[in-house]
Amino acid sequence: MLQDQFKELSKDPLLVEEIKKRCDVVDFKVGDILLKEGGYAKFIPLVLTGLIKVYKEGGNGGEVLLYYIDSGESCIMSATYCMQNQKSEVKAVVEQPASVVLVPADVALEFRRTHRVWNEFLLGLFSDKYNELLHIVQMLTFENMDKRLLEYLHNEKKIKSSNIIHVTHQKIAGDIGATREVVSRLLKKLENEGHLKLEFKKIILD
Amino acid sequence: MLQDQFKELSKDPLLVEEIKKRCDVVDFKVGDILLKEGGYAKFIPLVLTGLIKVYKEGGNGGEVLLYYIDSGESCIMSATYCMQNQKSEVKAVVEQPASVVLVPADVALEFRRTHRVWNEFLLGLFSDKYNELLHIVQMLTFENMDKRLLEYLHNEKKIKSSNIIHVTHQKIAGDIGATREVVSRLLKKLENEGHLKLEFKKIILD
DNA sequence: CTCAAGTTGTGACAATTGTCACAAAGTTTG
DNA sequence: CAAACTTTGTGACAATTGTCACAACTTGAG
Repeated sequence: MLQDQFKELSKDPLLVEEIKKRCDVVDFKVGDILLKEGGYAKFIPLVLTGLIKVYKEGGNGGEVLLYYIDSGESCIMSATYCMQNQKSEVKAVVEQPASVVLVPADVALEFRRTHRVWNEFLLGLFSDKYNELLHIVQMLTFENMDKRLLEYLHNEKKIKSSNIIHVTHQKIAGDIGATREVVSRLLKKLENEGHLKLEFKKIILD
Repeated sequence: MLQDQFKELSKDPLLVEEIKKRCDVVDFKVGDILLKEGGYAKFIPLVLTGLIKVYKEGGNGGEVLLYYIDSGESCIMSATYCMQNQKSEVKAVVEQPASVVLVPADVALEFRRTHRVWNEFLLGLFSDKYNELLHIVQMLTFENMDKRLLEYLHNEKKIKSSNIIHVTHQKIAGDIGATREVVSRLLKKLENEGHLKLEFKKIILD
């Protein structure tokens, strides 16, 4: 299982063995919070199945989606927070029932000394997630809500592998950092323009 | 010089020796471009003195400041781009005359195998810059221009170690991703509120 | 000193997004 | 089915930011 999902790590079979021996696999259900803002990360999660969403919270109660953690991925913020013993700046929420390998902080630190592949893995992860964040900055700075919304929907379509997205306007608003009314209005506009079809708690893309 | 600015690296004196032996030190002048969007990074820059600014460009010609590279720091994007041989997504411009150690891509890769401290250095760098980017996302999503502007000015004050900032409104607008008129107006407002004093090409903070 | 170039100030107006208020439509529970 | 609840649609208006136009001001070169 682990070696199927994490090809980078499986370059070092001994590392995979170590992980299997020393780390627990835990199942989470929708809505579970792996990491909350201000909390301390005690482990690095390696997601075997399911889907996690990572958010940054704003002062007043809003939040923005930063990135997804799909199967075969991990949470880079957990990684730094737990290895540097810093407070978390982000929130990680289970979006689809997930099975996760929890690598404890001290074990993760030890692996950095003992397994080069582990370092490669972390650096690669950082690089990917950094680029994703960069893209978000670009969208926030230069693009309007309608474009952000459309991109969000296409991301959801891709990550859920379905052109029917089950979600409320309120949830979307929370994910892209807008208000519900604006989302409703823009969705209506996009529907009129033929980009999608709206149903109750459901959005159908082409 | 190198060992004074880069404490993390100097934990491994052999690494410092290697760097000195195998990497050039190059001087850059204001306005020089170390890395441009779409280009390939051929080295990782270690900034000894001076100041670099890193930008993300927008489609239409605008840009946003992502972070500074102060002395003792390095450009994490160069690091990933050059080690993964990817095209650059960012632009790095010299803001103050800089003296920089250029670590060629292949040497940087080799160090990852041979010097654990090098990996620690890269991961630490990533972690720092990731958090800075996270903060930018937060500002872009939840804060208005006036707050962004004020924060920008305080960052400039800090990084330039002077409460007098020599800059045009146009330049500020480019850095925070706004238009010149908005910046002028908000600066006027901030002046009226007593947060700063405006002079020609100059802003004086408390 | 004078002029050209660059910089700043500002009014008027457009576009985008947020806020409030409330109606209409769909769903769930009893 | 009826009531309670959630979700969606929408109008009116405010706040923020962008755009255009142009005047006024510094400054530096010659």
